[in-house]
Amino acid sequence: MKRKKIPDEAVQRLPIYLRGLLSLSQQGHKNISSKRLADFLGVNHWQIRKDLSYFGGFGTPGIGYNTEKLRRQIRKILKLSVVHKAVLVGVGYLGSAVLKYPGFGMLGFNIVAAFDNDPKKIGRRVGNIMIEDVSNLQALQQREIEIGIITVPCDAAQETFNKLIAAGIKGILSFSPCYKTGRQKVKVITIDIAMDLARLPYYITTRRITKV
Amino acid sequence: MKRKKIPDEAVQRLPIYLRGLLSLSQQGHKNISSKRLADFLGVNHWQIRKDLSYFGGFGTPGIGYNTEKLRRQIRKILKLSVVHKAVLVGVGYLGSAVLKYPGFGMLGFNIVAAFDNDPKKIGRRVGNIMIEDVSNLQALQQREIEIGIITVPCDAAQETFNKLIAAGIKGILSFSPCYKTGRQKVKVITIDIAMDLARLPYYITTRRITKV
DNA sequence: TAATGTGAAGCCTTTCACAGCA
DNA sequence: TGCTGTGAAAGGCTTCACATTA
Repeated sequence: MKRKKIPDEAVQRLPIYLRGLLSLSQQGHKNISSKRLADFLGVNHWQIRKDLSYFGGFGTPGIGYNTEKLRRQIRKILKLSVVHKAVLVGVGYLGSAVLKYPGFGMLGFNIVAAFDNDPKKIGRRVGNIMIEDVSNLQALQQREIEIGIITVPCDAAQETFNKLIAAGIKGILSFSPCYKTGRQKVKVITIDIAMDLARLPYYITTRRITKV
Repeated sequence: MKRKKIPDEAVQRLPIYLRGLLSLSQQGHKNISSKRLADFLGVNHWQIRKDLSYFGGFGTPGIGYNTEKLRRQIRKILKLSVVHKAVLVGVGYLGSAVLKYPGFGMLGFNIVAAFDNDPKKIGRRVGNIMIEDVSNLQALQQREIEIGIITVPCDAAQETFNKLIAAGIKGILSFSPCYKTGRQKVKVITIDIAMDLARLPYYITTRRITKV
């Protein structure tokens, strides 16, 4: 109920604030005002205050916010205070890059398993993780993994999606847009690199070409 | 002027429609209605019509849209009808994955150069591309490259950004959020994988924990 | 004084309903 | 009849101004 009134956009901005707070904290700022954080991140100060106000008042009038305390508060709101176990499916170039992506750990994520359907890859290690056979994905249920990361090609996305749901995954970060979710009670966040790149030329003003 | 009235959100959805049109076209549909495309993509049919109406009427009442024609129209709107040359900076795991990412070509993108600051990588080849020294980035100006892709670590992002601007790049796709744009006339689209993952737990309802 | 938190205004996007056309 | 295109209504987010508090 209460959550329905909180804009998704506000939730989306919280991780950004978290990043700014970390930097400013490392620079030795014990307290910071919304103005200072806003300037640092290149956003508006009233936006920060408004976003935070959806979750409660964390600041002190006249002083600002305690850097460390606010970081803890935001991490708690985003449920990042506990470690989240994740599984990755599709150990191609992108999947490998994600497995090695630094910074997940700091946010409280721990990729504990990786799957692929290529017999040549199964059994190999990437970092600490051994690549398992994707047909054993069902067995995941016992391992209490909440988050799935999909880095398979488009034509395998729907099947992977269905399998992850069946395995009891609660949230999915997908790099493939090629699936339909149905009425599953699963939160899916999609990163579509090609689509993001595809809208870039629209904003580019070309002076050379005057007529097409 | 005219463009100011068109919501960014609508532009953002055009590539999605493009993808749907391609699939349906390959399935042999010569004409499709907004309803059919909407159902295929899992969006609303009036949203599609509204979005397209910002750019003009492309359909025929009673029949729908000519699949191939609409694809061409959208590609033209997004300026994807011409080939765009791109440069990638930062050939780490993620950078390599992006270099090998399939599907850019189909959208009219051609990554023609890659840069890194690691002497061990400079001179090596990834696919058709030889990795060049990032200190030669300035020389890019002669090559008429419009688009830059940033896949460097956070602490090198600002410098890379500045160099790309200096080299005359018009649009940037960045995988690092760690830079400030200033008042440059450059369109920047940021993909922050860690931040997207960071907001996933917020939406996950955990039944196990009843009290924190 | 300095900065937070918030009700309300303003603005933009989404949704709707239907006129108009093939 | 069936579907498009669009003006208008509805809804939601952003911005603002200021009361409030340390």
